[in-house]
Amino acid sequence: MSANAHVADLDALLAGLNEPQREAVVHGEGPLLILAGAGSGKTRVLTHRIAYLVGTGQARPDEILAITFTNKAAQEMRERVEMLVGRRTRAMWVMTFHSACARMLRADAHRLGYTRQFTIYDQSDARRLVKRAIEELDVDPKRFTPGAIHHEISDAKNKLRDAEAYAQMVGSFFEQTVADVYKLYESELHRMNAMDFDDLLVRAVNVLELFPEVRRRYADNFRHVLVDEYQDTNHVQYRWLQLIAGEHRNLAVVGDDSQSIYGFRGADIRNILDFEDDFPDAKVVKLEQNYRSTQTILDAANAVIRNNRGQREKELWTDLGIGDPIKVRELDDEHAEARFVAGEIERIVDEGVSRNEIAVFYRTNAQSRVLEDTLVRAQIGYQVIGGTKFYERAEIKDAIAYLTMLVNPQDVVSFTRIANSPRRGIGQTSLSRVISWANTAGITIWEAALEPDSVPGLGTAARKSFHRFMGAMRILGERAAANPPVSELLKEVLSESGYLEALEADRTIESQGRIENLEELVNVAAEYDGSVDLREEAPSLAGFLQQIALVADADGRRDDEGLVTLMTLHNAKGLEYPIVFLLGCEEGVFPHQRAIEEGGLEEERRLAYVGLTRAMRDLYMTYARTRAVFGSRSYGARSRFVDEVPIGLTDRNERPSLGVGSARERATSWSTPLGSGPIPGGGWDSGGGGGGGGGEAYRMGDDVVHAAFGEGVVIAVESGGIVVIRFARDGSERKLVADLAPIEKR
DNA sequence: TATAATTCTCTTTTT
DNA sequence: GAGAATTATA
Repeated sequence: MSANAHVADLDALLAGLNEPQREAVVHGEGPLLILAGAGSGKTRVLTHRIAYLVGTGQARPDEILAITFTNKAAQEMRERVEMLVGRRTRAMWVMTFHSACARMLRADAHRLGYTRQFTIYDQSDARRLVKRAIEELDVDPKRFTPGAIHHEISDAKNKLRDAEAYAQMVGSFFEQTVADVYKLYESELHRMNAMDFDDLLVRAVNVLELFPEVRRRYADNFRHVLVDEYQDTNHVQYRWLQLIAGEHRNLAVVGDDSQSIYGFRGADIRNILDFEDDFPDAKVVKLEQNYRSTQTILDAANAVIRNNRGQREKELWTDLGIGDPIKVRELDDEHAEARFVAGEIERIVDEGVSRNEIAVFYRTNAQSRVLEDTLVRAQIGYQVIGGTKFYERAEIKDAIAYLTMLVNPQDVVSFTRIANSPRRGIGQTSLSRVISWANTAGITIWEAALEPDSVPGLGTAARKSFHRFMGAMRILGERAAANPPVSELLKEVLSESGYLEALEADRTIESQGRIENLEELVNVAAEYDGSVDLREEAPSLAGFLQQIALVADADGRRDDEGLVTLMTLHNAKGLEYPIVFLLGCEEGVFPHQRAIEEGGLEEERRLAYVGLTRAMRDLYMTYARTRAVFGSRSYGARSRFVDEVPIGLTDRNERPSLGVGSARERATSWSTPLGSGPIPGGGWDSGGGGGGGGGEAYRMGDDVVHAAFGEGVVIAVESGGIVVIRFARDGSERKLVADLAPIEKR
């Protein structure tokens, strides 16, 4: 390629960037902080910067490390870089923190006493292991749930506190318990040659810290490090970046403190707020022009986020015009909400909008079910991102556990999973005997199971079962050793183990679906077998297992014209759609009850900010008067986030019959409750309001009983017949519509 | 001792 | 309303 062509390329690369974007792209060596508001083109800046570094010869493709949080984001970034620089992208590391660490560890984990075939445990595997540790330590699992303890351990790991360090700073009894479980959990993981998600990061940092020559190698190699969504990094990730980029300091980070939504995972917003303290000479670029949304949408998002304290001031602006008002809709229940969405989608599609321009967001995965049912009935094609993930289905986990056993014979968790699946007469008791024998004898679970005759106390029938089971496993092991295509091996596993046979014998619709899922897994494996380009390594079973352990959303996002996209708000980050529906805008749903109770409102509000700013043109916010939660019906008030959007930006349909009052009435806190009759004297704080319409009137201090939440006391009466009740059972405070909620005075 | 039936209990968000 | 945990049955 001639020098001229290069120059032309570079010009083209910079054309169409605004001034701050261009500054960020052409910034040479040294730390760079890009504060990028929503929709300000940060991915564009990152990809163009990479292309610019390569194009100007400042970096070779293999000297670039670009980190994202999700596989989806990594994939998108890779595609977009590839459009700019072509095949050379392949030498770059464009991936998530976890993938990058896993890749490092495959090369260097042996230094920490793992084999390169170590297993990666997902959340549920990890939790199961925690639970076993709890049982072994005779901790009361009612008092401290495995989930809570695992969360605490995870938190410690993300702060780079190992079991020993944690044990030294325990205060409460809970922490003492966690310390004990943590210690056992860690040794169990190591003994099984397994790592949980947190370990991938922690062990990578360990290797880099303990072995200067390894650190040297990576630090020298990755001369330019770029990080997306920097506001969501936690301490381990921070440390990892420091070890790799701390010396040459060619670290470019992009983020937006208003979009920090992973606090629950240990994300430390200070990492971005303090970047300039870490690097006093950092170049700071602010991207404030929004290229995505109408001014109305931006104004709404800005108004909402303004209710948070301590966000960095930002002035997002756009020249795309005012646009239409935000449509706020109140529906009777979640079914009506779903029907409304389906109806609107049909209407919009009739107007010529393509379905793939429409997205529906919700707070929790559980909310998707009703909507899916409705969409199916309305024959509207859709895809769900995340949610009940393919790889979390029992049959898929089983199949993977079989494969895992073949590379990691120490993996007791996998062994436990498959020993009696399909049913082959190996019950809990026999299993425990073999496991504890393996522990006593100091052999792997595989070895112990191979010789059931030497396991003390094992019944004859059980011995026979183990013989049969391990006979099949041994054959599979021999096959695996020859390194056949993973898809072939998988097929053999499914037939040799009797798994497929058992499903076929079942002859239910459910088992049919499972078989289809397994076929899909075979396809995934075949795809892996065929994909040589993205890897230096040859395809291998271990490589396959690693890849699928880290790819959570294999249900995959397709850019199919005919599909509406459904996902949680967390999954929505980084994406944009012309039409966006935000469902379940109710107190207790969004913001989530738990966040309300545990002081997580600011993060919820940032989540709202993320949701609102995904919309380009049309934005809907819907809420339901009642909703089924757990199966019983519950009544939640309209979300505060709806009310934080200025009235003037919205178009609302509230029905006076609800008693919530019209928007204007709410704005003046003095309201006319439903029905006729005099305004109850005193207003909101004297306890006189509420009620009306024939229902009972409630006063502050009234004792009440709720059909689902039990006994409680009225702690406030608000305008529009809303009472706030604190429930004795869990101490929660709920806003309820007095006339509708199943409550009675005592 | 293995499996079938029944009774609890939980649900945030993700790698 | 689904999963797991516990209890009943074979």
